Amino acid sequence: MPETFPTKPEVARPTMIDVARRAGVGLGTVSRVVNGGHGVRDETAQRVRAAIDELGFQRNEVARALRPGKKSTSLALVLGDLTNPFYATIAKSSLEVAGQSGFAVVLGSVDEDPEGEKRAIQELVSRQVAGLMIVPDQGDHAFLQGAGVPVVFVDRPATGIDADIVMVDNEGGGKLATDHLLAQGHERIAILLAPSYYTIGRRLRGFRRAHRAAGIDVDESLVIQLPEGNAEAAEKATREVMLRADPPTAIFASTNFLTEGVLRALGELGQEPAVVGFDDFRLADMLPTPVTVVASDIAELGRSAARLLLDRASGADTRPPQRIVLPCGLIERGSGERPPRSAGERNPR
Amino acid sequence: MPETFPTKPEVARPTMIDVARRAGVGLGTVSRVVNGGHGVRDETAQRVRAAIDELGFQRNEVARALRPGKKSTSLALVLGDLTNPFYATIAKSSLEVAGQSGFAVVLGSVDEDPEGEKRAIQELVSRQVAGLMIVPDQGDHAFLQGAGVPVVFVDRPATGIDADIVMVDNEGGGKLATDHLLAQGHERIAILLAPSYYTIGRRLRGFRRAHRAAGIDVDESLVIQLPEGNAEAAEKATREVMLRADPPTAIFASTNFLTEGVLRALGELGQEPAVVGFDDFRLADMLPTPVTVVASDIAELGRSAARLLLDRASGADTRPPQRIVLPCGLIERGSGERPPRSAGERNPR
DNA sequence: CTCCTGGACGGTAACGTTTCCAACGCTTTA
DNA sequence: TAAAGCGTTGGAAACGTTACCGTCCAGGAG
Repeated sequence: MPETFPTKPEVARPTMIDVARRAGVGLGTVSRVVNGGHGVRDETAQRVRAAIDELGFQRNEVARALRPGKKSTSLALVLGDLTNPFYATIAKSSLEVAGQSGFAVVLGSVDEDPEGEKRAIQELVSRQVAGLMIVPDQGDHAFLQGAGVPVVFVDRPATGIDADIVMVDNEGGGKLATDHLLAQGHERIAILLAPSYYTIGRRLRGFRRAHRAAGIDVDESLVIQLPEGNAEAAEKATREVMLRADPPTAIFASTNFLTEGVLRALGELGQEPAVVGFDDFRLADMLPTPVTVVASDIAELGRSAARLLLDRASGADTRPPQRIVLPCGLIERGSGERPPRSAGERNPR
Repeated sequence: MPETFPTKPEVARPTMIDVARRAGVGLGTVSRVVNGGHGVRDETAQRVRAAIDELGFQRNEVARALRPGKKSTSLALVLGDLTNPFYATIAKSSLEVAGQSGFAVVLGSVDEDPEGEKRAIQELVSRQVAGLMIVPDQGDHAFLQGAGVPVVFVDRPATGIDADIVMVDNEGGGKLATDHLLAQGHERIAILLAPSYYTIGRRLRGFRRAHRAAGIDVDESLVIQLPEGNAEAAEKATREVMLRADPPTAIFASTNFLTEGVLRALGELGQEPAVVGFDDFRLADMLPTPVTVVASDIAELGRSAARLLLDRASGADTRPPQRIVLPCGLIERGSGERPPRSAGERNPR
């Protein structure tokens, strides 16, 4: 016989029935006590509470959620790579808000492809979560329309469904960054774009709008669409664009990872165009040239989403779908305040 | 009457009973088809599957988990600040492994105090999760002993309970870092310690062991216990120790956040002692002086934990509690390879 | 004194699934 | 030909909770 893990006596967890028996009351009474205890005499409630303590009873949330109408006290959160501080911040802050209301947060397994996302969402729905917070990938989300579960989209809207959405002012942020560079006298500004997310398109729109407002034409060869959204792709693209005959004097990186790639390339090249990134990141102020960024309150993004969803789930909020847009601000640290250099004075050493 | 959100017709989700009726079979048959479909004639199974598709039936996981013995297909993960890349990496990687087995991961609300952690864990247990992954705070975890749920501790052991644990070789890592500095000729090495977590104690042990092996006494005034584990505390402590009459020639920062604080202080002071950090972090290679760190495979930490827990939960693994220790490696980037300077040649400019 | 009201409480159905058992039809074996 | 075996199927119990309904008793009104 193989040596087995000495599993504890496997104590069956006590149920309400056990508590009722112990306290010498009926099942309904225990239930009433557990849920606030209205309509129970004080003395009886005492006895019940004593029995609960003695037995170490804990309500079985699964059984509770089975009752019709009763939703579970869990919210679902579907997002991309948790390793990205952006997503991690959303997770943390929404978790905090949910936790304060006694809700747990279920993380769906997050694949990259839209099909995987759909599968993950449906698994979450089958777990009877009270609501869904989704940072949607591309792909249609119409299948959520009749799911009977409130949904809040975070950071970007989804197609095929009209639901609450909490996001940042991407276009405003894009304009803010570009305005800032234009104000320094830059006229050749490159923008690096991660693959076509909604947010990126909006940031580009702000970029164009700023140019238009300043009466400067956008050089379309400086609008650079990357094949991937990671630092490596940005590094490669930056190297290429800076080695052109007519390099830009400033670069606007449309995501935090892209900013990282841009800086890495510039460090190797020894060139110093102005740089502004979208979204702040840790250590941005400690790099050789501290990085100027357009930033928003990402934590508030998560908090708002969770709050809204909780209100929807409880039925307290029956307004038509809301659209919450958080503002962006500029954090000047140095890299975005460099003046343009003419081609002649490139390569300082 | 207030304007109300046009809630969809609130379509009741179809149940197995609906499917059975539609397919003209019994309830049990539908259940059998849904779970692999053994012991059902092919033709019957076809009919059932057709009905499932037509109705868009999805199994109710809550009802499923209610049956005795059946655990839910969710794992719980309890950890600290998701904003810390260390925790975020654990979350991501364990989520991946769990997802591959069709398990969701429930994140407990994570307070800082031990009492909050206990409450969070019990809430998770009441949700009938199949297993718990816990990065334990201080405080006794004996209350988990008889909970009847498998538990895997991550990164550090808990007191009061003998359970599986997956961690990194903290003592080895501490020794590795210190050996490296000693090998450069440093004899006055400061170590910054975050509040007394188990891991930190082990790293200190490695620090001392390295000194002993080298025949060098540890200057106890350079063993600096910080009141908090954040970058600010480390920054302050670094400033103080570097302004002493006899500053260290090297600093070992025992966590990623502390490393950040150390670098921030050094940048302001304009001093350049050697620095080695524990745990790698993003952009460590892009700082003015790239940072040498002792690192381990944090993602593997999460993966191992999830794998182990899934095996325990399925009953496939009945070995006595396991102790998995992952190795640490040194990543040389520059900051840890600076030679010691005598006090006289301090302050280069 | 009787009737009625209302608060406190007990019992039971129901939620949607899994699992067990019985029943049925068919084939194989004695 | 009857019995036994097997694969397939239907039906019902059970999981732990909540919600509803009825009962009981005390106290006030008529």
